[in-house]
Amino acid sequence: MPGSPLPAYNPRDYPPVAVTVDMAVFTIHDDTLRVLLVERGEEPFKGAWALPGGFVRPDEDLNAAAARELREETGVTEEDAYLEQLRSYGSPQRDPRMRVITVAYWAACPNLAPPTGGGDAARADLVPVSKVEDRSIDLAFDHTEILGDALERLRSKMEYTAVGARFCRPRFTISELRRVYEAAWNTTLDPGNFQRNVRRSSSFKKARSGHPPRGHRVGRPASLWSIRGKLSSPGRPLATRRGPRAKNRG
Amino acid sequence: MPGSPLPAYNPRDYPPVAVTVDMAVFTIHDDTLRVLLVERGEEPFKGAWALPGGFVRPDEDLNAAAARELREETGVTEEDAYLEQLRSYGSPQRDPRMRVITVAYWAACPNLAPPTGGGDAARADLVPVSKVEDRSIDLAFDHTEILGDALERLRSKMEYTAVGARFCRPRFTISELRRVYEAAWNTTLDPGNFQRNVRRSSSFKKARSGHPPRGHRVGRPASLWSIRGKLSSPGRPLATRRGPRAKNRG
DNA sequence: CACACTTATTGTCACGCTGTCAATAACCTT
DNA sequence: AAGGTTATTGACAGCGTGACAATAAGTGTG
Repeated sequence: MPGSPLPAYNPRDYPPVAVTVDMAVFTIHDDTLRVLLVERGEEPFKGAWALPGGFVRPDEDLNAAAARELREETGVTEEDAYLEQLRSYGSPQRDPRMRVITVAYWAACPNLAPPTGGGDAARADLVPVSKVEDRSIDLAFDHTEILGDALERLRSKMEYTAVGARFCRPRFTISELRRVYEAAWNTTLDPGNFQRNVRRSSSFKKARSGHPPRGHRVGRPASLWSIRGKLSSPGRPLATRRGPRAKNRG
Repeated sequence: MPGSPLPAYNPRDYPPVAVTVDMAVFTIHDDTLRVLLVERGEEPFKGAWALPGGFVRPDEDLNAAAARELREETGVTEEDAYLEQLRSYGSPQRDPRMRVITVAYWAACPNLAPPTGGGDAARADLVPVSKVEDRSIDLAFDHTEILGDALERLRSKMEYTAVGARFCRPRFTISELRRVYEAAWNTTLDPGNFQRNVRRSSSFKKARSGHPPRGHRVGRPASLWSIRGKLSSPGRPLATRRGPRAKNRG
């Protein structure tokens, strides 16, 4: 029973609130799950790593703001990557300057190239998520928490959707996809079982041209696959998440 | 590569933005999944049903705002209900008056009493979600979409967590829990299999006093159960979501 | 009190899915 | 052509699940 009527929609009645979008952009590089981080150039947290982000523009949809950020930071368009809202963070103290509520997004990008920060003021890099998870790196603001949540969501979503394939190019081999899972879950999966599950899944289809990638070097050449339709659930998980990376073979 | 430096954190540089919290408060009443709706008393959408919600206060955490709303609307404290952030909605046009970004939450409440709107200006009611799902009722703003997302999350989360039990009182029978699932998923579940799954799950424990509820009337009295710990995953789903309500018995 | 009826619990059983591990296939290097 | 490596396909045992039957424990009735 709300005792008082709703306040009038006059923004001046409320302290300034800024709304931003922060992004956890993931990619697989060197068989390692990495996240794009930028180095802060000013206080607070000057010099610390942070998730890329920015203000939501006046007439911009939240998703559009996230897509724009993704494009600005990586050059990757919304078409090429998987983009999803994570959740919002609004602790009153999360930014010491003023009240900032951020809508967090995460993205899965195919083999992103390391930024090799030219000479820009803002340095950026693809950092292995393990560096943040093991606390080797502390992120600015509450970004460590955000990244943790994003990781949990990514890993969880890989269990019951085909989102893992979004880390691969449009055509990929089953082994490439398996290595994505192994990197993201930091584990080892049985090639045979994984193959069986991908085959059975309705989310993937064998590409016409069974041509192998390119100079793949060694071993029997694999056939190429692609995602069927959008991002439907594979019905059954491609693999079940296990404990940390298993032992070596032998 | 962001070409321009970040704008200064001066809120006056940006058009007014309001941040609100909207809630989808679910409960089971008459073996039916219902959501708490309020009737709007003013334009826009005057007279239409809407999700309860309100402004986030200056120094209030998002979760705190949601918990406060829940308490104000239902009298239910955060202790007695399950409360979770859903996601944020910020289409520039979602509120005709000004830019309003809302952080949506959803809650699972034990047998909430129908508001029986006394004589208050603001009418409230527990409406079967089916009324909204089948478009018998159109909600104000983008609340139909929000409710749809909340429903999807609730139903999905019931598959792999014990959140369904939050619709029951602290002590509940397995049948009561099963009826929660049946109402939420609009389906029929096999009592034997459901019983087996609850027993095997580590998320539940049999209550000391095997005393049956109260005048339960007919049939063999059931033993009481409660949630073990917080909301851990039951390991395996208590049941798998099927198509719509199955046929009657016989 | 025995009987009929209803809900709770416990068992049975066949089948599909999963993990383990072995066998074959197809290329590359030497 | 042999040996090494990765891709694919098979073979099997064990487990979990869904379908259903059987038993337990109250309530209400002649």
